[in-house]
Amino acid sequence: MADDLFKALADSTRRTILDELAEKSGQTLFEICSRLSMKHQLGISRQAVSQHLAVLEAAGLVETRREGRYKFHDLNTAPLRQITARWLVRDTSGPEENSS
Amino acid sequence: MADDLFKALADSTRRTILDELAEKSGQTLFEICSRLSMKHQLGISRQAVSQHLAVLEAAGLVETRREGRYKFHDLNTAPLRQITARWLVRDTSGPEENSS
DNA sequence: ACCATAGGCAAGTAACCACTTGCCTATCAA
DNA sequence: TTGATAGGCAAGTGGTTACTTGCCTATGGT
Repeated sequence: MADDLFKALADSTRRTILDELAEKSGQTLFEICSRLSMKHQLGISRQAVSQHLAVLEAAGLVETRREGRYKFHDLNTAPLRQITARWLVRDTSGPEENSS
Repeated sequence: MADDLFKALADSTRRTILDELAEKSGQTLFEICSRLSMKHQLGISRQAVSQHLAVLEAAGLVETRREGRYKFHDLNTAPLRQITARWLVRDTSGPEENSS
């Protein structure tokens, strides 16, 4: 469902998680937690991050694999392509006029 | 701010409005209202659509021009490009921490 | 002037969402 | 086994958001 995708992207913390997974794939929950607090000064609990990851996984943006007691998270950018495919049907080869 | 863009896209009614503006640009508020109820069976008030359009305009996805008592709405897809540009990068330069 | 049309502003409400708190299960090392 | 680590489940709460309701302004036709 497209609704899950857009709702998943609507939160800034989730977008930062995607940034981190884009920079280093296969991170665990605790690794993501520490990166969010270290690099981004986000005071956020482990459960909050876990819930964010569940939302991202439901949207298809994050895929997980279990190994022992570790759960690794990988970024999947495939769902992002349908965003531009919806309204950017007229594929522009150059920049458009920007009447701002 | 990028937050406005993602939050604007998070609502399905607003995405449908973008679909309608992509199909026919320069629609008025009432024209959008009637299309939403006719084509999409959305029982929604005029004020609700007006508020949605304000959100879309704040996100830069819709631009408006006034002529007399009419206000025409046009789709601007330019902000959409930065969405995929954020995570669909090929190189491994890594994203900077942007607290959007 | 009249009145219908096109749109705007503001307060109130109900639902949703992000986050916390507390407790639970599973895996691995000593 | 015990204890520490990695993660999950569920109820509760505060803030946000979509929508309504009511009233207002402005433009255009007659």
